[in-house]
Amino acid sequence: MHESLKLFSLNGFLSTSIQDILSAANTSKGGFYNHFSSKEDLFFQVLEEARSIWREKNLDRINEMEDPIDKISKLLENYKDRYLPDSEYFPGGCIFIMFAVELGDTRPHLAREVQKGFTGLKAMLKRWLNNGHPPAIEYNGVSTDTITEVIFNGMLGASVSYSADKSYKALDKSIRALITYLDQLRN
Amino acid sequence: MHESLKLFSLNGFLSTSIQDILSAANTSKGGFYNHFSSKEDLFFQVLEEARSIWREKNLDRINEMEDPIDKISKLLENYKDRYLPDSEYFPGGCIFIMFAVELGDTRPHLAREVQKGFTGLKAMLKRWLNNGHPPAIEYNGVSTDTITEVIFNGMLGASVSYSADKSYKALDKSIRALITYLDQLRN
DNA sequence: GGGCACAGACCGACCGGTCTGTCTCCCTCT
DNA sequence: AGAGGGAGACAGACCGGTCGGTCTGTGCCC
Repeated sequence: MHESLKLFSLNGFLSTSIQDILSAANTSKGGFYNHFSSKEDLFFQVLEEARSIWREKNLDRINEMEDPIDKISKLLENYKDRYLPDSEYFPGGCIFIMFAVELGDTRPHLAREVQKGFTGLKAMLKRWLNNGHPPAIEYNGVSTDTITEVIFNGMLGASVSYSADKSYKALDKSIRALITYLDQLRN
Repeated sequence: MHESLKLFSLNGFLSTSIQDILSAANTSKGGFYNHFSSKEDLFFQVLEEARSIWREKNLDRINEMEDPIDKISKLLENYKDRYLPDSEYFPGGCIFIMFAVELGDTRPHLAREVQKGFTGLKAMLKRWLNNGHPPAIEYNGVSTDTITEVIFNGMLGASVSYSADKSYKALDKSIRALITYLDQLRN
């Protein structure tokens, strides 16, 4: 599982052969197929593990925040400091983006499962924004829908950039810009 | 070439076999290897063709704009109305993102060539912003560096989202949000 | 008639997956 | 306590299919 996470984040699901994983984990096919019924089975289990790690890294101490904007800012900071640079689990960058892009039109039933995570994140952001105290449907004239889109796409884009150039400096700049954007929405 | 563009944008470079392309183009290996020395050779030629299409679609009537912010706004509109929804050339979404993500760590010498396009786009945005009349290094207190990052990553993120869900409505919302962001930077 | 564009058989490598055989535990019976 | 046996974990040969790439043959065009 651990090696699968690493290799999938580096090379993707399709370009990682089972043999690659077996070599990295120093085991053999007999062992593998005792624990997983197929490569797709491994995919779903790895996906669940990756989600668990995502939550652990990104939602850390989020509950301490009360204000929606504080919550999202904290999420962004976790994202850039605790999640993306984590080369232990995801040396190749965010594994969900890798999956979504490479599987999009070739393995629709796998991509759909990944897509659920994205819509879940989007829904969480919007829920946070809408359920503040007091509840609000816009901040400084900008709708929660729009804010959600900007933050969400900003996170995706930053992640793609980071996957490509592995520059923490650029990542930091990108995320800080999003936090600045959020700050402008406070009243 | 045309079929390669389509298939690469749908399935990626690695997951598209030469046989797939030959079938789609109704030809055979003999013909293929008379025109391309290898699959990598095809990659570079397709990449150049894709760049040409990118410029044609996205830079349309950009020169009519004088103000940097107008220029970038126009680029964003072209991006969402003329480039991304173009299912003739890129039915699977932006081919550069597909290449960058899937080739990132497996085929570094190919990914590097793709990366050049990204840095080129970033540099163009920043050049536009810096070389306005009069020249400026910040807009409403936000540095051109930061604006560049936000717009660039916003475009990437919107493209990934669009690849995944193919919703023009969501794409429109994402890009409009970026245009709003730009408008706030006008003095 | 010579050269070029194409068709498609063919090659070794590697893919995901199966299967057989071995080795090691642990439970049970005496 | 010790012997016997069944089940599960693992090693690795093996399978059909497909990959990128080569090579031979054919037919058309200048």
